[in-house]
Amino acid sequence: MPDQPKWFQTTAIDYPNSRPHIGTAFEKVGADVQARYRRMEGYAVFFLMGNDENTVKVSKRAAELGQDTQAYCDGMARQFREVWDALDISYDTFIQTSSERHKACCRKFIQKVYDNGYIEKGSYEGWYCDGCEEFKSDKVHTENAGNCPTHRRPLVRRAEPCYLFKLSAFQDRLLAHYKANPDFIQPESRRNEMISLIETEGLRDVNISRTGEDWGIRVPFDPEFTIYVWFDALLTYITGIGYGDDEATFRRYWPADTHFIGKDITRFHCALWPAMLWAAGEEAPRKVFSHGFVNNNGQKMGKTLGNIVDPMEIIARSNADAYRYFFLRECPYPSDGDYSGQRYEEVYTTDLGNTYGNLLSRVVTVAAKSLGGVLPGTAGRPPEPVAAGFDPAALVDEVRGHVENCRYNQALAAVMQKVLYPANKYVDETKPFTVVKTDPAAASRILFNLTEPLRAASILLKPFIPRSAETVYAALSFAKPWADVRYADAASPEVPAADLRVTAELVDGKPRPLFPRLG
RNA sequence: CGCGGCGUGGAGCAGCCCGGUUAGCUCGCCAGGCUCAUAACCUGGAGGUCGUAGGUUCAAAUCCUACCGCCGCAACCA
Repeated sequence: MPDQPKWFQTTAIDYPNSRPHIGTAFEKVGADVQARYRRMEGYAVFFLMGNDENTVKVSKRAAELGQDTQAYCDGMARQFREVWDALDISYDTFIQTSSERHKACCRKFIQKVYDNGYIEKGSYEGWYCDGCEEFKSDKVHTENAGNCPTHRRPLVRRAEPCYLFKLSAFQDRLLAHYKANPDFIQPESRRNEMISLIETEGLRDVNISRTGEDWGIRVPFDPEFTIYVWFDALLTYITGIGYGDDEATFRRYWPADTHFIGKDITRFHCALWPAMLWAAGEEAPRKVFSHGFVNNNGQKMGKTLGNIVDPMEIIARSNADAYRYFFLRECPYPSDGDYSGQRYEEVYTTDLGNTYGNLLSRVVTVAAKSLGGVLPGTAGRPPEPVAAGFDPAALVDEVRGHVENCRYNQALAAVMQKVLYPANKYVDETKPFTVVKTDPAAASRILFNLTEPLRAASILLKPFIPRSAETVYAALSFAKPWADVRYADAASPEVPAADLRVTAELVDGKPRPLFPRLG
């Protein structure tokens, strides 16, 4: 496919100073839906994730544990990938910023920015704490009466040489870029925030170097210094697709189609990052999507509160699809959402168990037990709609729009409300289980009509709950291979060449419950 | 005057950008039905001054203004 459109997306790369939690996972799950959707729609997708390791915090954490920093990072990367794999996150590559390749490519980029005149030597002065070994903001200084809040010691004024990236030089260009590209920052509220930030506060040059650190990437033109973590972390997005040593791949995928990030790091991605790229003569990414946060029982999650939830605990209780469904259905991706065990069970039972899974059971069981697993008289004919006035093409357009704009909760709501609820209602109205006793042909038609919402819903749900959707699709002898289905296939019914058959594995004449009740 | 978000029946949300049918959905509650299915499913019902006060309009949950209340960020914690 020479003209196949490409789709390059990334998530933020995580600090491996603690294990992933349901907040970090929220981002990956949302990004994964997009990646899976784009693959379905025929894009050549490249989905990049990774860990952000070149930071003092990581080396400190490793030291605390008495481990070699690199070994610690590798171990954490393994743990992160275990969680992402358990959630069926379909990333194509996972970058560790401590890898030699990343470092080498990173240096090339920085050298280029330096050669282009956007990095210059300067001096950074601020309030320094010897205990924390870091600078504190003026605000911390004034609010704590000149002391370090953690060490209760006076902060000292300290100046040190550094390298500054001339971010201020790009202020006007950034503003013009935001205005010329309304979709560059999503959702819109974040865009307004960034515009107002630049218009009111403006952008200052940023210190992109650190001294006295062993761990990290050396500044190529002055090895006394290491590169400040943000400047190196963002570069993952291009080193991960070949910047620096694989020009062809890089040119194929860059610019990124979407960077998925948390709302807290919007400014790094929307201001610093495009400016860095421009400084090196590259294009800005096409879109930055800032998602919301997940609370735990209405409370903010944090180490200090000790209320962090590990995704693996939830998966162990249910499964990856249920996990994905809950967060995507309950937490509006652009805004904040809330997790609670009770709500999780509620959503699981209602939508997945009672509505989707149970509909399959209702249809397949009757077909298997009373019609021998075949729906006679269905070859060569299209199913009839189960609800009057239902427009499948319009629904597909609606869901597609929601997915492309990351309104996942609304996409899922639409599938439930417009396809699956009406289908269950149709079963009650038409009573195929009664009809089958006197008029098997009529019952066959009713059941056949019901296979269509199952098929359509499964296609639309494929990016969200890939395993379950496949199980449902595979329960009936639909002609089109699962790997080939696209959203457009949900817009019009499939006409079977031969009578539709039940292909699900049956136990006692019934399919195994897709989403058994949580014990 | 730092920035931003939110306030819709008991709980959680959608609708608001592009004003216009009886304000929609899930859960919960009450009553009934059904029995194919995962104690499931369907129907009906109670319950809402759409934060408050003004304004624009033939018409406002929806647009404008002011105010009240809650929350987040800014300050390592995604």
